[in-house]
Amino acid sequence: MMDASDILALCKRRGFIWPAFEIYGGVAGMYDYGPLGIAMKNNIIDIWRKAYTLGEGFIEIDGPTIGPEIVFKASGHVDAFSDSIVSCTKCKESFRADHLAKGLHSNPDSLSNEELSKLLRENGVRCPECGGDLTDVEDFNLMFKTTIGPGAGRVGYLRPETAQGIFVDYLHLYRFVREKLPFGVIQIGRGYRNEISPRQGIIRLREFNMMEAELFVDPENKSWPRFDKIKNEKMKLVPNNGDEIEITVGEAVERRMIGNATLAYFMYFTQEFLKTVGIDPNRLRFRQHLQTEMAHYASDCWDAEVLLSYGWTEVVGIADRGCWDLSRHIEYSNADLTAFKKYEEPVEIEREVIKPKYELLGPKFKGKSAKIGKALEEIDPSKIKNGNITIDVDGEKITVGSEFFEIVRIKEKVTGRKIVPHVIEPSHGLDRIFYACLEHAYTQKSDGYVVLRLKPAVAPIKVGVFPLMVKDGLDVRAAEIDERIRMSGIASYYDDSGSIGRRYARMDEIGTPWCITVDYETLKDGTVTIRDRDTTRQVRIHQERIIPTINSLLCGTPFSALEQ
RNA sequence: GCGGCUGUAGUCUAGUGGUUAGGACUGGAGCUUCCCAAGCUUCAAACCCGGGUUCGAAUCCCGGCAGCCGCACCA
Repeated sequence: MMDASDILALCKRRGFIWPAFEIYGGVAGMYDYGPLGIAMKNNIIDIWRKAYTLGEGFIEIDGPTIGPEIVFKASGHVDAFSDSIVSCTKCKESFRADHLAKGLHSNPDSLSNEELSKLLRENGVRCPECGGDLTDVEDFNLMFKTTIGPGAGRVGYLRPETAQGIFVDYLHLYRFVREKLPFGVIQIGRGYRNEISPRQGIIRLREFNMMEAELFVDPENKSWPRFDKIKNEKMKLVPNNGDEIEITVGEAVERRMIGNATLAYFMYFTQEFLKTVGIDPNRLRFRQHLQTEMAHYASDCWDAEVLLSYGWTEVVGIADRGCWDLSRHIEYSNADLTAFKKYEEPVEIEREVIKPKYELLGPKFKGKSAKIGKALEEIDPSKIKNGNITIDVDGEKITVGSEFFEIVRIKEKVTGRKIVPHVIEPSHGLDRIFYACLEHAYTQKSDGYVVLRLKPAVAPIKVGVFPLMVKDGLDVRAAEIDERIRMSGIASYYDDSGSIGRRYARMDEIGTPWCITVDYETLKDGTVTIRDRDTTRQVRIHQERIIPTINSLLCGTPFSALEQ
């Protein structure tokens, strides 16, 4: 049977992916996309982008891959991505320092490395494996750190996900969509994680490609307009409290297996996308994260997993991030990252407010009077004690007597309120999807003959063009046809080397769905043969029909339709 | 990061201290060939990197890098 090394060997030999920096020995977790790989990756991106932007009305942005430290403090990555580690001086095992400190301190996470080291030492904590001495506590952060600007500069990090670039642009985005929920934003790009031990080809990379979508929804109404259209479709689910079941999208929401309709809708949407690019539906499922497994920001999370030779592998994570990200960025930036939710009817309310008498405050408090007045306006009248009120101005407590203000009743029309939208995030590991497409397309006959049954839409080359013989002008004719196909926008490849069978084999191995051969009949009547990769059947068509025929096949017309 | 195993053309492999480092497949050029990895001629192409031992290292030793497996970690 096929295993991952067959696929990786094919990828390397035929130019899908290559280990990066190979002449210098390579770097673990880093790969180059070769000519075929990049073409195929771009095809996958195209399909995904169109599904989200044209299909669901999402908007797309593209932000920097490096961000200042504050962004990742706010996002929680500086803390949550960083583990305090100790290792044993004897057996070299590594342990999470905060785990070892459990029970010794009410909140070990809050301690510095020095404090943790001291705590462990004073309590005589030794290696749980062999009882050896432990090293001092060290930080291990999975983010790549850098400096922005010259000299000491500003601390920056390479982004571990593209999502934060969307959250920090929320103000622009909310205005762009004309201040309506729900709305969705996508970003496609690189992310960086300094993995401890990258393995398994391109499954775990240190620099990787992501396609992320962030949906901003009303926390009180997490529905999606087109949910009803798909609620009777099925998905394979592995909930965190039970066994795998196949269930309709609607029922999964009704039974509260999936937290809300938007999450469920995009799980289904993801399933359909993965099928479109060639993932085998029988090797696809959604697995719910365990509570302990959830990221620091997530409240519910389902992974789309595909079965690879490595086992079940996450390719898409669909998380309900709640209000975590926007709330944190509000806290750290003081920006107003909210949505205004209008009431059905404006509400009129009456309330009492303090109205400062500025004409008296001025002479008494001089320069401070403006600030005192402002503070009085903001305070609730119930705080008045014995006619006096005490306020805090620049850290100074000032007591103001009742002669300096009056209490007035005002009527206010409130048309709505500000809410922090919740975020639902389908986050795609592009490299993993790319690899899964290859593995699920890979077939090998008993004699070792390899056919990559890639979906035509993702295949890097759509048509091979060959002359049957390299003489009598067949080659010239074939080269002309090849050029015309390419000029029409379809990737084709001219090949006149070796026997015709060898040329078909070359195309089969890289997943080219169709081959066109110019033979002696072409010279007589202008027809060529077109061959189907998966069936090896051939049909004669007139050369003038080549481009419309290929286009129609690319749109999904079955090859057998040409045989009538 | 720890432990085990491994590293020879693009790929698979022969080579146990002295070889022009051998073969097969692939690839290029040409011949042949009227549709599925055919044949012939010919060409190109390798000892992972760095130290050490030795008169001499692909071969023995050490370190690094990379791969595989296991452990640990995993948003």
